[in-house]
Amino acid sequence: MASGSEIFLPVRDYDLDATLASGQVFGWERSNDSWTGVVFGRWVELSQRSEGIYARTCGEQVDWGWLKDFLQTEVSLSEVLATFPQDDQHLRAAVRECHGLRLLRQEPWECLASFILSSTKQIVQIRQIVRTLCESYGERVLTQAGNPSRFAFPTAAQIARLMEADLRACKMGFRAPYLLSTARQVVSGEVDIAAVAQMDLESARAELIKFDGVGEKIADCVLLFAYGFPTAFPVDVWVRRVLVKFYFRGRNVRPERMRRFILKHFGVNAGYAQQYLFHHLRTMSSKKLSVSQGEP
DNA sequence: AACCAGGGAGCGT
DNA sequence: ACGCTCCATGGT
Repeated sequence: MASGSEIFLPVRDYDLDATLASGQVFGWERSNDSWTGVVFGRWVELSQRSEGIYARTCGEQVDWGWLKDFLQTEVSLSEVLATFPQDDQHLRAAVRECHGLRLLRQEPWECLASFILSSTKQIVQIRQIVRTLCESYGERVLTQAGNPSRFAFPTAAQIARLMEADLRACKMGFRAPYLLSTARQVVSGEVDIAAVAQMDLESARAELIKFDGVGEKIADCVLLFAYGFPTAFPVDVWVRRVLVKFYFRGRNVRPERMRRFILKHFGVNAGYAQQYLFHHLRTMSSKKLSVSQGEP
């Protein structure tokens, strides 16, 4: 209904499909040649262009900083890739396979809540749970005429006043009490998620792990995808498997040694490297995986 | 430190 | 159809 606004964001090396489907975000829908989602409470439609990204939203937009920040369009991907270890054939193959994969900058609460829901769930199922949660308890946002209705991710306050059974109805199973407890910790101020942005990496990680249902892996996802800590490196079962196989000759490695290796080997943009490895693993067939063995 | 906590996709039979 | 395994894990 509302008058729309549009903008063209010029950016090189940006693969919108790969980025929005890479398991960083779970609330984006692809339709025909565009993606629709909700960023900071605003409905947005994004389309890939050869020289950048075309965006449409509702209402008058004078300042598109919120969208540029979310998409991280000001990041020079070539400068990031230049910091990767040049002698690592596995990482180079992962980058080659998916040039233009980017890291987004999400809102901390949505990211934290989404990854609490991600534990031992496949990405398609996480997407389904998040959609149900938004439709059930999130605010409806203004959309342009002709588009299906969309809902914002529920705020911590909106979730905090629910019952566990309300959340279980969204098919999140044993994660329901974790999400509820975390929402209440945020609302009560027991943990200050705004303050985390000002902390150093180790303090920030320790702060996030205070939440019920948040361990190192989920904390690292939030540190990387929402707070933008460039060396945060989430290690899930797949990434662990490939790290052990490629860099430790299949030997069992203790988590502490693994972390030291990651920092030393992948460098200042280790988080970006992780995203390329993760995407490479997900898109590559099991056949290719078994073939691509060897030393880094 | 093994085991448990939804539920569904994906696979082989 | 049906059973089985696994899943961007953390808590006990």
